[in-house]
Amino acid sequence: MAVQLDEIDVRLLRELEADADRPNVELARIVGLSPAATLNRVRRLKESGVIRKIAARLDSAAAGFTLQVYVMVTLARHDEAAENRFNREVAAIDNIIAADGVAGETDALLMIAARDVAELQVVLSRLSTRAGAQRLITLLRLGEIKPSSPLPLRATSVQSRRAS
Amino acid sequence: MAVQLDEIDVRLLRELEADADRPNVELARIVGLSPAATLNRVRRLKESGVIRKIAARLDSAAAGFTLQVYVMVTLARHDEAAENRFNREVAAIDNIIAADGVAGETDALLMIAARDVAELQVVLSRLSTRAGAQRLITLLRLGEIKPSSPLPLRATSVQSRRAS
DNA sequence: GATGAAATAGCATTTGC
DNA sequence: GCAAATGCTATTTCATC
Repeated sequence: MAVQLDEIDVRLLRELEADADRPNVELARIVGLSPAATLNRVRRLKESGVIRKIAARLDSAAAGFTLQVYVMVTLARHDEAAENRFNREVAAIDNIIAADGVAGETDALLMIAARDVAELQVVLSRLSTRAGAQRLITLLRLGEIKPSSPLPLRATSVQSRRAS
Repeated sequence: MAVQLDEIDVRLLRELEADADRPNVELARIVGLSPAATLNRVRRLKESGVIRKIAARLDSAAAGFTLQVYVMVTLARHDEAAENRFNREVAAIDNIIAADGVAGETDALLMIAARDVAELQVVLSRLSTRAGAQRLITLLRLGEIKPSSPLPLRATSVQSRRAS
C-alpha cells in the first residue's frame, strides 16, 4: 500500500511540500540529480498518488475571511441515509472549505471560513437544520501555532522488491 | 487590510487553489488575458500575501502515515511562559504537522500524522508531560467528507480607492 | 495603471546512451 | 540516471489604450 521512497524521493517531497513554485532545474540542483532524472521522479511521485496535487495556499484573512472556525459535529442519526444527507449538505456549503469524518468525541470536524458573524451564523444554522447535526461545538481560530509542516518522511529501508 | 480583488483575480485564485501545476499560458487562456498580464497578476497576488505559497499536497496514507488524528489541547496554565513552552514543544515534534490556537472548548487544535499507534503514543505523552497539556481530546481521522476546497471568494465591489 | 505583442533567455521534455 | 538537442514557456521590453 505505502509507496517505497528512497532518500532522494524524501528530499524531493520535503522541498515540494515547502515550496513547489520553483523550476525543475533548481530541484535537480538541490537533490543532486540531472533535470531529466528529477522530472522523472517527480512525475512518478505524482502518478503513484503520494503527491495529491500542487496547489496555491491562500491567506484566508488577506482574502477577506476574518473568521475561521473549526466545528465539531455530532450527528443526530448514524444510518447511511443520514450520513449521505450530511455529506451532501457539507459539500454544498461553500464556506465549509474542508471536512473530515472522525471517531471520538464527535462524528465530523469541519473547517469553515466566513467574512463576518452573519455569514457564519447562516452556515451553523444550516448545519443544525438541513444537515442533521444534533450538536455543534465551535472553535474560533485565533492564530497559527505551527504552520502547515512537511510530513516527517523517512526513506523506506532497503529491501528487495517483488514484482507488483 | 483585505486585498482588493476583481473578477479575474478571483478566477485566477480559484484555478490556482485547485491546481497550480499548469503553465502560465494555460492560466492565461482560462482567464482570457495575455500570458504577460496573467504573470503580472499572479506575481502581485503572491506579493500581496493573498497567495501564501504554492506547495505539494501529499497523501499521508500513501506516504506511510496510516494514523491521522486531531488533538484538542487544554493547557494547564495560560501565562505567557507556559504558552511559549507549549509552542516550542509543538514546533519541535515532527509528527505534529500543523497547529492552531483556538477559543472555545479548548486552547489548541493539533493535526498529527503517525505511522502506528506506538508513534502516536510518544507524541501524546510528550504533550502531556513536557508541553504542559492538562487535557487531550483525540479525534481519529476516519476519512475525508469534503476535500480541501477553494475559498468562496468574491470580487471586491467596484469603488474608488483612497491612497494607501 | 494595466494590457498586448514581440523578442530573448531559460526551462521542460524527449531521445539516445 | 546522464547528456545533448528540440520545442515551448517564462519573462522582459516597449508601445499602446
